[in-house]
Amino acid sequence: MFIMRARLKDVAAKAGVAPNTASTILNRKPNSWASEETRERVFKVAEELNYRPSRTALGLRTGSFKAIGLVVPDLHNPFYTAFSDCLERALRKFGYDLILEHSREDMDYQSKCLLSLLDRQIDAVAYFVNDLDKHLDFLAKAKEADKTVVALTGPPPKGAPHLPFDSIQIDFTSGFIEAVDHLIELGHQRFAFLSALSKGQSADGRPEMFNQLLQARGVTEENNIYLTCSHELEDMHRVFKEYLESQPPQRHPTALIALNDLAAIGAMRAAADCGFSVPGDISVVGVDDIPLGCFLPQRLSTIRQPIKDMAEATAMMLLNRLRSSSESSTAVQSKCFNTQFVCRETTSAVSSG
Amino acid sequence: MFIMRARLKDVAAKAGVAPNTASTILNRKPNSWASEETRERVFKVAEELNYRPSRTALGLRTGSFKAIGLVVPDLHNPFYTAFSDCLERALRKFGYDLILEHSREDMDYQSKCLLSLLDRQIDAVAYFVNDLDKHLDFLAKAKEADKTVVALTGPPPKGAPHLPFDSIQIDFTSGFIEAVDHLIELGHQRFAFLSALSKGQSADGRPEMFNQLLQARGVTEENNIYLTCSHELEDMHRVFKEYLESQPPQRHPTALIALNDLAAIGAMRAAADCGFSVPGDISVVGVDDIPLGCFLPQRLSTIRQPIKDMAEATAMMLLNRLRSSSESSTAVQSKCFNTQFVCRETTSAVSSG
DNA sequence: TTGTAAGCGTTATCAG
DNA sequence: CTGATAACGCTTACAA
Repeated sequence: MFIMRARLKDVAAKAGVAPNTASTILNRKPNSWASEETRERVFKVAEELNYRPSRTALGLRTGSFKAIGLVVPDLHNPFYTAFSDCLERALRKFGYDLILEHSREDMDYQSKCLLSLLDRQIDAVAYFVNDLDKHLDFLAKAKEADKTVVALTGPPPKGAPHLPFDSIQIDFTSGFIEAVDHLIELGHQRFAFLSALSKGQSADGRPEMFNQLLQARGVTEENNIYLTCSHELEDMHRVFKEYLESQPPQRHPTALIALNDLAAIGAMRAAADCGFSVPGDISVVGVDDIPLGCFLPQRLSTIRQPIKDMAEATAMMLLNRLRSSSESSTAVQSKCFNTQFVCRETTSAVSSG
Repeated sequence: MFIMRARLKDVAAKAGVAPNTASTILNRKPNSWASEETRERVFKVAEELNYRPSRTALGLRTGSFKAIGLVVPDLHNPFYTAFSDCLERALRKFGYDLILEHSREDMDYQSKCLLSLLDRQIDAVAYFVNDLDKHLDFLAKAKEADKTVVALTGPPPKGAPHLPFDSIQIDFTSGFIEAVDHLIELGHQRFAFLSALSKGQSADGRPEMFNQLLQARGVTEENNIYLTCSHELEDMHRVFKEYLESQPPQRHPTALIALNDLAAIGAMRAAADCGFSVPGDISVVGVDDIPLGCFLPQRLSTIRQPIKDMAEATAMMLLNRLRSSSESSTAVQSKCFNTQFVCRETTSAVSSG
């Protein structure tokens, strides 16, 4: 014998009113001029029956499901969990749930995730875009479906058209410049970059950007190594280790910039495996500034993303759009954040020699 | 002008059939004897219109939302994200989505999470129970609401009644015994335990259990230190550091068992801050075996939980129940997993002295 | 073979 | 002040 979830109908019946009456009362509608006695009765019955409205039915009826989806590229990366956590906190304050989809750093799978979210009829989507070209198309679909979309992405390349949707942008240039300047000052002349790419993701303009940055500071192209790996810690470790093992000492970088903190961790272990000390032999800089970074044996020097600010800005942008949905101030919004180099314990002067 | 999501009605209209006809055709119902021509037309139109059924409406109608909720105690702990990831993979194969709620290691908030999940009308819930007494009540509510529930928990204490719901149990005793035996063999005589507790969680019988374990091996109570902290990395670090700083050398443990790998990481940093080397001065053992453990400068010795197996067993138990929902073989199911000590690089013989 | 009508749990509109 | 009735998008008897 199942005790079913109490429905509005049940509450109404037990309280001796019609369902709609119960509805108006429970929702504290101003035009509910029900007698004080009736109100009380309805509330009491609702309480007794443990009544909770069905979000599903509610959503179907009102068109809003009070839910916002986030497509998380990598649930195993603390950066994303930190972001999700902040976003969820911010949204919950306004009565919205956050629904996560984990796309596992697979570009193809990401579109599945988006569809899945849309099928569940959420109100809006926040989306980490790591490959503009590939993502534009299906993000457009979300808009067609009349969903609010906020993209989390780098700023559009100079000269490129503006993004067709709202976005929270994060500009890494300042952070990279600070980090590189810092390393150069410490005497480093051989650099490596370790970039984790999603399945199906193209390297974009990154190698060129790093090259430009370094050449402007007198580092020749042959002293600028660009390595790519997947988002598996294991792969990050393997790629850097194999590089170190495969190259003669003069090709070993003295400074490594890993494109996320997790990659920095994997690379540091690789360095250790090859008998190098950090930062003695190799200085390492990560990107993200995940909390974990400060609890490693060497506190990780990194390029910080303002995670909390970004998440809160995302929430606000989303919420504002939802609020003024129909008036639809069609102007595309964007807000840009900067990154910042944080010097800790994994960077030091290049050993004299 | 909004391009709305295409509804079944739209497809039917454009294909010149009634909605139900379209429904039967699209769902490939055997009793659809529609003409081949009609079928084709309907499929083509659905394609053109990018038709996707609304899970919400579907759920309301059929009673199944093809979604399963998981209440995650700590999204920042890689153990839980690894578990979630495995669970999601397993469920997705059967067409179920996994919906995460993050309870932030707050016992009170956990019940909110459960309600939130129930409001969204998922089909079933998987739930990490870390404090039996407190969780029993509101898990019972889920059952009242006719939801399938699987609890992830330790085995019930001897003599305690069986759990009133299905459960995946994880028994830490074997792992702890192996770890302690190993440490004793290495000559350790002063132990510390670092236990992360949720807000509102009681320590349960853990200190007693450790005491018993150690006393049976000739370690006196005064050489068995039990420390508690929150689930914040920062707090894990702080608690162990403050302990080390506050005690005279003879009270310093030579072996630490942290009750999860993250706590081990925080504690190792604390040890380093106080000038101790790991494992030279202090051997450290974690619990969980998160992937990250193998990429630290010292590969973390740990008590492994079979994460993937547990997640898959959870999925299967859930799915079986859903399948045979109404016949309801009322017998409570449970499956128990064991833990295992994995010796890596953070444990070594106690330094002679 | 196809169409009509009812219902899942809500809320909104409009009479009583 | 309260109560039918319709609608949200879908499936499923059942009738044509």
